[in-house]
Amino acid sequence: MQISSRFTIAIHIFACIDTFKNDYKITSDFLASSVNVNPVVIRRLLTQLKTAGLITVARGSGGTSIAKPLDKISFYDIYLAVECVEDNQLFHFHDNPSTLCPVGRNIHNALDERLERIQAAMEHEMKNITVKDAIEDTKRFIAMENSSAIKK
Amino acid sequence: MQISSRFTIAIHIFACIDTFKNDYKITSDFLASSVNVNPVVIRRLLTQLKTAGLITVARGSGGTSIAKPLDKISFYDIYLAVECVEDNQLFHFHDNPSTLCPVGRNIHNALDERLERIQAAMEHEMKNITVKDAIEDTKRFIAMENSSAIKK
DNA sequence: CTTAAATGTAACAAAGACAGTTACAACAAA
DNA sequence: TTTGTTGTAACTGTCTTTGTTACATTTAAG
Repeated sequence: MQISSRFTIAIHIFACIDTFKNDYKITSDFLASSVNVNPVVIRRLLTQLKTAGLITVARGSGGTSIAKPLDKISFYDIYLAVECVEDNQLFHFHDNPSTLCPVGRNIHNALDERLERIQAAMEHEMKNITVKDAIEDTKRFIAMENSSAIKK
Repeated sequence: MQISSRFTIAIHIFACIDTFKNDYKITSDFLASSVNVNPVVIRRLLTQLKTAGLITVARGSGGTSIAKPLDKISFYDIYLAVECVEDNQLFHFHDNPSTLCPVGRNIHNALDERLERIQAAMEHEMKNITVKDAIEDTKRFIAMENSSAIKK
């Protein structure tokens, strides 16, 4: 069980929009080519990101743009937007422990605080990384690629 | 997408073994009654925990016991044992970004370090919680239950 | 040595998430 | 009015998870 690729695809999308916004109209087909998935998969994702207020999408004429400053969009915002976990509960607790057993009756309450702390640690880290960071990292890798091409 | 209930069930199992080890033989049927799932689900889990060296299971005669000191078994040990994520990669990266696109070519490398840091934050927290903690929490809740029953 | 009770495991089913795909109505700009 | 695009429904295949039945294997005890 892993966190859906929607999450990494969404970050990929932000990087693409920012990188190509001046040279291309950013359509779902354009993004689909870079990500290498079906355009409908992209459109479904764009709908989620739009609902979360992170991007704007032009109906009809087409084209997507980022709705907020890059350093105001955290990985956590994206993670929430694309609904990686149900009910915002990272851990799936087994549903019906026996109420006849003292352990069964109490295990859920007993564990909750610990599990929340683990989840919070992950989310805290996600909140501290922004789309700006991701795009800068990507540009740095692209630059390295170019400079090594020049050397050759 | 959530972390499999195998994880919380495994912790439940440890709590049961420790709580009832002096009074009952801990069979898969016994555990299945407390967790309220099919005994085969328990046996599959016990096999994983045994493989990881966390418990011992007596073939034939039956009965399970914990193989290490309670404070030497961390939530992370259990998480690894029950294989909650594939390849130890919490994030599912989309498989084939376009190599024709500079962003597509570099996004994976550019993101990896950030994603690893998020995953590490979660795992770090998991390593700091032990079965001993969980069992103590559970016993505290059981004790509260008893004392409020007495009051009544 | 037989029996009873467990475990280990295969096999299959049901349900749900994920991702791929086709199709098309709705929309907006040229 | 045409063209290109988005939004979305519908259906599919695959995979994971969990539930379940069945049974061979193993061990201890009588």
